[in-house]
Amino acid sequence: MNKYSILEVSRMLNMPASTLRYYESRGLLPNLQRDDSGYRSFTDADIELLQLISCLKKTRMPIKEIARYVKLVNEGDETISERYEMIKEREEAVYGQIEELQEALKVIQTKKESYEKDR
Amino acid sequence: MNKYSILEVSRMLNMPASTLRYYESRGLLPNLQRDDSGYRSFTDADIELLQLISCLKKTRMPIKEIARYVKLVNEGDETISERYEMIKEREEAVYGQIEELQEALKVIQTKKESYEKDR
DNA sequence: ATTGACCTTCAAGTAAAATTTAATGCTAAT
DNA sequence: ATTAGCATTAAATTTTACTTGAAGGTCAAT
Repeated sequence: MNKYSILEVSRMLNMPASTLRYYESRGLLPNLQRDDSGYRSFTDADIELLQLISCLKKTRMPIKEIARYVKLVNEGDETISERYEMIKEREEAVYGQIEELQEALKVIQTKKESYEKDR
Repeated sequence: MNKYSILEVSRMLNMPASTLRYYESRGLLPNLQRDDSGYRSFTDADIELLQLISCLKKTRMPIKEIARYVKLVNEGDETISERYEMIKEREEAVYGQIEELQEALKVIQTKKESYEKDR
């Protein structure tokens, strides 16, 4: 299993090391291991989790809610249905955001066309 | 021309009066008139502008940039091409946001399906 | 003339969320 | 031994957008 230092991960994912520490402190990386010196040692699974976190963040999911989801994953199979509900909620939230943006887009495009008309 | 007090507009658009004052202070309502007592007197054109502002805010356009656009509108026809550029930029920005959300949506839906598969 | 609702300005305070920084000190590598 | 990297923790910062409070003017009605 590959191991990465915090600086390596920082560079790989283009996130400040301080952010990675912060994420761990918020419970976003519950399985992050330390080496003999107490240094954080990221695995590929941690990297993947960070990528999922990035994705969820793009949907404006709050850190706290991401932490809740990650915690449930860590608790095992009993939490599957709750996690499934969360995912469905997130899907709905994203649909909502897309729709709102599409509404706004219409208005903007109408404006744009009005500029194009009188030329 | 219809005239509205700040409280009437506040109720019509469901925005706190303090927000309307704040918007004016940021240059979002450059033509807002006052009555003989110094009270703000909103016209239908002001209302329409506020609706456009709401729309632009939904696209996460910063107040400062909205103010810049409104200022240009107020400066007249010489600024048309610059405004047109701004509108096109905003359209692009919205497309970008929608695409980012759709990317995230794919990931979420894949996760959702993985929950649905093993049931 | 008094009351109450509504209005004004301006400075200061708040909110929320997510980092970032600073201080202090251990660890690794050359 | 020096330098670069890592640790923890609390505190400070950032961002953007308001919101609130104080002090006081206006209006319509009583």
